[in-house]
Amino acid sequence: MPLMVSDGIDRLGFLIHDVQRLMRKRFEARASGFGLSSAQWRLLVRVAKEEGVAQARLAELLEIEPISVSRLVDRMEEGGWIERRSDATDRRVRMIFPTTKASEAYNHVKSLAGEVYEESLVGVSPEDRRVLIRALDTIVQNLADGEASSLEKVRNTEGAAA
Amino acid sequence: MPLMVSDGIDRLGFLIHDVQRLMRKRFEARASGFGLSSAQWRLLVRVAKEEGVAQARLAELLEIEPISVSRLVDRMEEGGWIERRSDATDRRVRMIFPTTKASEAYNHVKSLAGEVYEESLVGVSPEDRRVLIRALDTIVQNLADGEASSLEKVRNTEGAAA
DNA sequence: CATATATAATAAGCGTGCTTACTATTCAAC
DNA sequence: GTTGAATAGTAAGCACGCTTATTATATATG
Repeated sequence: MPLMVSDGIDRLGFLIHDVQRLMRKRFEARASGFGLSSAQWRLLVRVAKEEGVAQARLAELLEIEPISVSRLVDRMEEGGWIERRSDATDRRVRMIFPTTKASEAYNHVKSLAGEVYEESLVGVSPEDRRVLIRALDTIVQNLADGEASSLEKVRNTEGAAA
Repeated sequence: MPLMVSDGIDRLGFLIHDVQRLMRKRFEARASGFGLSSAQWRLLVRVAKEEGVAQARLAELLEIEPISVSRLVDRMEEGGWIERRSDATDRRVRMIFPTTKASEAYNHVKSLAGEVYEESLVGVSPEDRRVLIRALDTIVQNLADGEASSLEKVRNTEGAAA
């Protein structure tokens, strides 16, 4: 295998973009009965794990801007998924709680997401799935937190199987 | 089969979402000097390969809706990246051409994209990179089944996309 | 020719992200 | 205690995707 002209790496951005778009589309089609978008689902998962979390903390966890949380929470409150409560000790804070409706839907929607993942991975071996997840985790690590100019990471991880 | 309680597949959607977001963000930071967004770059790659392509065809190739192309082209025309020309034989059609500015920037921006991919993949072995690309290709195939619309062939036969 | 359907592009308005700028509140320093 | 910086949340406005509807133009059928 001499040339190596086309290893596909040059398509990585387009591929990731396509996968994300298609996966989101399929999830939303599947979950349309619930009226939850994928962004709302991500937020709900967080809130379910950490009831009463503040919006600012949600923004950190979801790695989106506080204003994006604000408007997302607006729509989810309107849709009856979550509710804002004031924090007695800090009047700046809005604590976010899932509603009964959200708690009831949670496991169902979670299994819908699982179905989408399984459908996505048809024909991908268990071993390749592990490699895929590990590679995606690595990419997130590499890209997280802006700078960190990958050069040091090259030196640090070269030769290591990580 | 051993337990496999936590293979990470249940995080696939979140991972893909994060990777796409981080990769787009880094590309746009890198290409900010050019004033090209990643969506505009995707369109420009297409137009560079197929000068004079009609908007409707671009929508097919990019797998977005014609109205999305319309507004994207609006902004890119305004930014001096592309120009619309009328088709003499079909007055409904607007043919899209890259400007000189776009042609000059093309290779430069392409290498920026390549840099982002390399930075993303630091610590991922060549073998794992191949598995990653193959898995992502498979996922696209699996999820594209719903619509198909003959686009896979185009996608598969296109060369480097950057 | 006349009419019906299909196609190319656009318009209007929404969801979800962003940046920038603002208010309200808390906390730290004097 | 009063001032000043930091923090929580929101407002306004933009980019890029969507759905639905509209306008031109082409084409197929009577």
